[in-house]
Amino acid sequence: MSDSKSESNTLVKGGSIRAKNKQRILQAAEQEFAKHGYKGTSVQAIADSVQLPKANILYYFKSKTGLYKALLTDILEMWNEGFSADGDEKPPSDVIRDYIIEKMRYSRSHPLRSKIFAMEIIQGAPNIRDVIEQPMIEWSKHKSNIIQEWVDDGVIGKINPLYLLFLIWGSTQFYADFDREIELIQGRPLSDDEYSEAEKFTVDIVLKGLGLS
Amino acid sequence: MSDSKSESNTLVKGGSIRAKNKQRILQAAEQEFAKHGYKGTSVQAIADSVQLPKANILYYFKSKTGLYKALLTDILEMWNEGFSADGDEKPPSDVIRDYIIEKMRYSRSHPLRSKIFAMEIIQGAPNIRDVIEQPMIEWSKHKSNIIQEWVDDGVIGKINPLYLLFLIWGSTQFYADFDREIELIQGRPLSDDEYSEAEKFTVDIVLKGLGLS
DNA sequence: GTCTATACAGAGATAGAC
DNA sequence: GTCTATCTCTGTATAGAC
Repeated sequence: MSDSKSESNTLVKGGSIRAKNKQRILQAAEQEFAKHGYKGTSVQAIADSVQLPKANILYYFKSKTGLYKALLTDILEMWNEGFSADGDEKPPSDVIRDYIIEKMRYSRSHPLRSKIFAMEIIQGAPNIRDVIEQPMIEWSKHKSNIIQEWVDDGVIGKINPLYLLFLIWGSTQFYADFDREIELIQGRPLSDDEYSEAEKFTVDIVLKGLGLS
Repeated sequence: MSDSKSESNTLVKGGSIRAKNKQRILQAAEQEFAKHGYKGTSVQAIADSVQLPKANILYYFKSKTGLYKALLTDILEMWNEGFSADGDEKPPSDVIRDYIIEKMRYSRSHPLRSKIFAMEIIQGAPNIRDVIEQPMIEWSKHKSNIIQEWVDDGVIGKINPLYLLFLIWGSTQFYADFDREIELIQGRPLSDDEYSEAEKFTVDIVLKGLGLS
């Protein structure tokens, strides 16, 4: 309408067209960035996908980098949310099982986000080092401390907690990041049942490998 | 001995400036493509790196895509070379151990190649699907057949060979592709000793997880 | 065979009409 | 607040001088 002036940068809520558009843009950006990488994605392609003018997107997010950072911040938040449940009272085997399953489910439900994150890390996190550096360090320290306690208590053998984390991360993220390779090899994507089997297999190997089952 | 070279995708005219330049270009391309992805890498950047005119590179390799494909073909050949030794006589535990160690060593010595390959797969292999499709299918079929025999013979439990391969691939490639993440978390890269520990850890978990040790 | 100069397409970003 | 038109830069690729 003709409100000549409005609160420009206060928090945006439900009804506004702006908020809805931003959500749609982020969703389209997720697809494009995952398919073509940061540099390989053009703002125009995202604009076409959501059928909005290119300038509109740049107006909302200031720049292509701004959009990309916003997306990666979203991804990182969901990431940390998802895996923040710490083994309070649960026995180690349950904590590890739940963690692996959680990561596998995330790979299943959000492969694009995993891919974007993976490519960013592979390239040395040139765009978002400042955003992810601290959270990632703290969070991995936290997790490895928990594992270290198990080692100190003699519940599991003398291992370096980091290598266990790396094994879990690598083997679970594989299902998201390399799903195309799996599809290529199998001739088709994994079914839900097969995916459950893969979950179970990964849990079994790790637990048995640690002497926990 | 002398200059008999095992160059793959070009006919070699011994000792020519052209051949040497092509090698230098491929090496520089490896660095650039790993750092910025396919689209994010400019021919100019590669030219600057090897201190040759941009047109020279395009003359040698026809196009940017031509250079990229040449590089990926090289990578794929080394990949298959490296892991083609099939232990028909060796016991399963040795085969698996050797395989994991081989993959870990490859991640250690050729992280850039692993990264380029990873990014290409993550994006759905848009550039080289025709090059990698058949070899990858055949080779993984071959490997999983070997594992399936162990299952049939009762040497290891009833598992889907593919999931074992995925676990090994994911957990070993992690050390190459995400070395920056490891460096971030640790504050420094893994030392040779730490890397050996990681190798040993991964082998132990997998073998014990399979009931082979 | 090698490199300089340039053509041409497409990128991100912005000014200004609506 | 939104979008059309445009500016400028950088990319790939090539034509033609050496």
